[in-house]
Amino acid sequence: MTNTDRAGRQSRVATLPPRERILDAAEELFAREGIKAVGVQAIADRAGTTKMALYRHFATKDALVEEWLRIVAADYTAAFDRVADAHPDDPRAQILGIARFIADGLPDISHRGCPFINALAELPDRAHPARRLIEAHKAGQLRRLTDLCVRAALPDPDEAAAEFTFVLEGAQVSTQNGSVQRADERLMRIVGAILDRHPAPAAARRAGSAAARG
Amino acid sequence: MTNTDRAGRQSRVATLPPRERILDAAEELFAREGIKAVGVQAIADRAGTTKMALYRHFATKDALVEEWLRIVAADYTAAFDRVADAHPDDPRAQILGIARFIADGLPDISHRGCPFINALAELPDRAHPARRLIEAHKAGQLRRLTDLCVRAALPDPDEAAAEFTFVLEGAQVSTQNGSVQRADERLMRIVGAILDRHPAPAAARRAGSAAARG
DNA sequence: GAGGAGCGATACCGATCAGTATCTGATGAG
DNA sequence: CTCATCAGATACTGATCGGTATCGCTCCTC
Repeated sequence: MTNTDRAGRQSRVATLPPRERILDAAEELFAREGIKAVGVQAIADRAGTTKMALYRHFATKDALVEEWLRIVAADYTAAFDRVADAHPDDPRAQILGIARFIADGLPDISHRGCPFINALAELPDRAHPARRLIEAHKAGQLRRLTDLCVRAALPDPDEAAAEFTFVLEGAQVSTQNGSVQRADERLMRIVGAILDRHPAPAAARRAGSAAARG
Repeated sequence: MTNTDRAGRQSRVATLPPRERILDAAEELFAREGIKAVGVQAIADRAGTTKMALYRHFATKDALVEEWLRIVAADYTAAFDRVADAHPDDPRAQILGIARFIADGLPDISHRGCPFINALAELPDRAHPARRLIEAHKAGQLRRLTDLCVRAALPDPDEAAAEFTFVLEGAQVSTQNGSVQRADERLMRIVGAILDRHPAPAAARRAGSAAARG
């Protein structure tokens, strides 16, 4: 069987080096079952290796969790960077692009929500490195959104960024618990409506209207 | 030491019957540490009783989890009922009252989020009774919000209810991960802005403007 | 061809988990 | 007074947890 690794290459699982196979297996199992519900033995089994090999690359299970979350966070950041590169001078299109990225992920999420939200539920210790990592990532995302709102000339950028954050997070939660159907379409319409509620000055609007739904 | 049980009575812990003490202890520990992280022995210890007494009242740990979530859901429903009773003929005030209830809970939530969101992260099995309970509760909340949006004469009640749901859930998530400061004030302003964006016809507006921030 | 690092396999450690068995004491109803 | 019921305490089961020790084997390098 073939599958696709994090870099997007097609490859047989068995041909990847053990460390990568372990991270892929951890990604799959942590996301699907939860952190505490998955034992290191199960990760090693799914990676086609052994517990000993796992502990040769990661000092503890916590270290593996942290590395997994670091990769997920980097994936998100990279995706947002790609959106930024696609619309360098159009902050509104970037906001819509970020929303589109989240919306496109919702059907796959189905009943398993955002990995960060789920991980935080299992990491009550505020000093835990993995938790610090998530909090830093979320803070960075909010900063990015706030900056985009400033550049989009929204009258209250902090407020708008908070609203975007709430809506994006809430869409994932509501998809996970199954209460809102077709959350992806709703999310896009809602984000669009929030932007429309704060019309930009004419100068900013000239660039920001067309390239939205890339 | 005294504390307040779920019915709001002041009482010494030791004077409550064991079943109530167990539920109170479970509520506290599950909410603070997570479901999987808390053992039945710890619950029994905190309740001032023993594991055997716990198993006399609950068949399994899962049954205790389910009962705990049932109580939390009932508490939320009761709070929303109280809001409805306070503004029987003012759906907009009810929506703001629900938002106020959530907003007022945010400071207490601090770094531990909504119990339902956290529980879902630890219950990946869609057939799990506790999960069904949460999904039914969330579906009921959305129905209630949709009904309020209809009665508030919002032009697209389904869309507005979805947006309220997203914003309410997102505010809790963002409070948990610490990215948004003063989320309670932001939440109230945002919900107000959503209502203002969809002005009701004059007939509905007459009743719905004053009693908002009860 | 020799040597060393990385790998797979197996067996093990102490701790903790959910759940059970058994015994004793208190309480409350008849 | 008696008896049944519930509560507390202790000890136990079998399974699983994270983490470790030890063994060959393979493969790459010099």
